[in-house]
Amino acid sequence: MKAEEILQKHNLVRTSCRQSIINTIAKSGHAVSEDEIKHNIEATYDRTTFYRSLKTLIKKNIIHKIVVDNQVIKYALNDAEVLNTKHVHFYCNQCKTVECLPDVELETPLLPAGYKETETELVVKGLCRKCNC
Amino acid sequence: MKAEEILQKHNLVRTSCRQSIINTIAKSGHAVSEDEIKHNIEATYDRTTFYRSLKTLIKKNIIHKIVVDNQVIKYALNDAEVLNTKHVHFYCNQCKTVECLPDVELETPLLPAGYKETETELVVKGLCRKCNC
DNA sequence: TTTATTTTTGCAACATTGTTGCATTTAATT
DNA sequence: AATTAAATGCAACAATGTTGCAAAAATAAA
Repeated sequence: MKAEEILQKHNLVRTSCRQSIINTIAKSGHAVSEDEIKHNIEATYDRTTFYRSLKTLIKKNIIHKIVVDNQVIKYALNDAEVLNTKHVHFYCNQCKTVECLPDVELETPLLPAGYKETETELVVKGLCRKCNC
Repeated sequence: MKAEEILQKHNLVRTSCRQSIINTIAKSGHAVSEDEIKHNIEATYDRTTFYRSLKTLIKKNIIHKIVVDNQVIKYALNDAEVLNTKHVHFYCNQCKTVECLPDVELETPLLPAGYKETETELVVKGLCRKCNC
């Protein structure tokens, strides 16, 4: 889905900043840091605008935040198909990238009595295909 | 295991700040924010000392950081028994707490060819026992 | 297309969060 | 108790994130 369509679907004004953020994350195929997004965008936006855009996209459940390696915060796209369902991320301990693994099946573990599950996010850590050679 | 023992095991000087942080997280039984830790500690430490303590504990794999609700960063204890193995967290959408669910069994999904798994962290989101009434 | 309305932008100023160097203090070692 | 090694607190700084408000841009209406 194109960035424009995603924004339209969530009743958001299609600004270039929001579109650039979405496109950058989508293009990379994995979770990206704030700096990676900024460097990938040709235009420069005011810090305020940039943060407000991220916040809006998060609030509308278009992207989400994760902490990688106990240090860096990265942003990943909530793929519409995956959103609100089971979700698998792979974090490579060597090259420090986070990828989505949509083809991987995830079984929800049996929860203790009284708990009700709505979403599941799994992070598997290890070595990615590139680094495991 | 007592805070002192944990520190000793990792060859860290047993300072009161480090012990207080570990004890606060351990006592709560779930992931806690920076503020929750500070409020729970009787003594007040300089911001520098506090951050340096957190950093040290993270570097030594005694605690780790997670992002909750796309906004708050919380710290959780790496229970020695669970460390480096499969790991389940439950995040309650209502009361916003994160609990460890050590009794829950987790099956690692089948990864695509080339990937090698070392650790797995699963976050299940939904309603906890208290809020699901 | 032009006008009116709503939302976003950029700036400035501020608040919060996190870091570094260095002298002093505390903990561990002998 | 004396020596050594590490942690503390302070000050100063750097990075990250927020708010109010006037100007600009995007959408809706005429």
